[in-house]
Amino acid sequence: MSKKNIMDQIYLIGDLARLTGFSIDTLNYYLRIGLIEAKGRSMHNRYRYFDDETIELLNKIKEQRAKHMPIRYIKRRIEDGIL
Amino acid sequence: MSKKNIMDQIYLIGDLARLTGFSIDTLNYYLRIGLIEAKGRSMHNRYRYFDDETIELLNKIKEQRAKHMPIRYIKRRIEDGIL
DNA sequence: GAGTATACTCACTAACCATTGAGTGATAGT
DNA sequence: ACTATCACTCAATGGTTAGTGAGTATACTC
Repeated sequence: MSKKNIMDQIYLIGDLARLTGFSIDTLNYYLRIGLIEAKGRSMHNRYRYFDDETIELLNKIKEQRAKHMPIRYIKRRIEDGIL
Repeated sequence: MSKKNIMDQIYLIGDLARLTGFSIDTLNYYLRIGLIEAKGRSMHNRYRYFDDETIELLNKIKEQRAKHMPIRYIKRRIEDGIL
């Protein structure tokens, strides 16, 4: 079928927090409101998986938030594929 | 760089246990002796990631063990790329 | 038959994750 | 001023993972 590329990174929520500077609480909040979403989940314990795309998105979100852009607008842009 | 294929599955140790029938204790033992190894790890908490290749390998190990093949031979075959 | 090796299995600690609900300070609207 | 909304932040519960050391039943060796 498909082959996983050895370079692909996988992250759990704690990794996202470390790599983006957002707190785990904030990330859980973003997940709750649907600003970001997991790329996958463990069937066993429902732990969420993220990848580098999520990191990139969060960095963009960080920029927008630094400019005081409201989350609903950011979310809209993400949904429209603009961001 | 690289693109993660959407079909690729990621597993934590509990998923391996569920999918292969090995207990988590046994899997930890196999990890301890180097019979299997993680494909990656969370930098944040050192959680191990596995993939479908690990599942396949474990199924082969299961077959061999059912035939009472000693682990050291199985390990040898894996290292030699025979299994 | 005593000792060793094999292949787990158990127990424990510490850190982590999911989920939920409630709290909070700042800002905006009326 | 009062209320509501926004964007978090805190707290609590319950289950998961890593790492390690010790225990155990069975098989093998001498």
